[in-house]
Amino acid sequence: MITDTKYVYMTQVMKAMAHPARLFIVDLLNEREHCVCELQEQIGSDMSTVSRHLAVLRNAGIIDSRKENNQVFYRLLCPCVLEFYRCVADMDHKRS
Amino acid sequence: MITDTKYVYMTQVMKAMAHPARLFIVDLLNEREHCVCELQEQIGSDMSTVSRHLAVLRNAGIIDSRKENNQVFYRLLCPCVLEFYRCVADMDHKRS
DNA sequence: TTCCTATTTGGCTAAATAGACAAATCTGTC
DNA sequence: GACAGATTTGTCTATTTAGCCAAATAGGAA
Repeated sequence: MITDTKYVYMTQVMKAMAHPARLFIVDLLNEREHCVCELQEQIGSDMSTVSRHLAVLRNAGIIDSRKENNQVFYRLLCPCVLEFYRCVADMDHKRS
Repeated sequence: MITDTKYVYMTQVMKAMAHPARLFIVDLLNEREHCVCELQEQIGSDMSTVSRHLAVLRNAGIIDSRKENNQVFYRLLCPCVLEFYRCVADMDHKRS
């Protein structure tokens, strides 16, 4: 059924990834961990907006953070989400 | 960059999957093709709502449809999206 | 043609999401 | 303790999404 825990959490993860900036963040964090200011520079939107994107990804359990001095570093918890990128890239190629 | 075609299409696919009813539909279509009325019976919401969910998935290139008499049958185009289910299930297990 | 069943679409309202600015918080430095 | 840099959170507005009802469309049967 739709209310299965399975679908509830899955939906949260999908929603968390369903934004170009957040997909970009996941890509960047796959290389190595980054602080918020580095991500903000790459993305180009307001720092507060980037922080909110990071909170969405963290709440979904996709990334985690640690503090070092006055900076916060984020890292990717589950690189497996990137497998989905390949699947979608294939889908894109097949489209007319 | 965020505006890359890669991220634009990926976002569309993620958004399309980011709903429990639509994840359920993808699961059902992975077994075999189904007509709208069968899906509506499983999901339990209004027929028009189910039809809209199907349109979202089709626009994203995830499913396709064919007509047979006065029924419309939907099928899953890319079973690879289901690989993501496993990844998320693992993530769920690791959560505290 | 008329009727019936299956599906889609128009139109509306409620809810969720995105993004910006300002204010608050946190940490190390002076 | 006051100050500066990095990050988060409060608040507001605009946009998007979900879901329902009713109406429209498409095929087949009478």
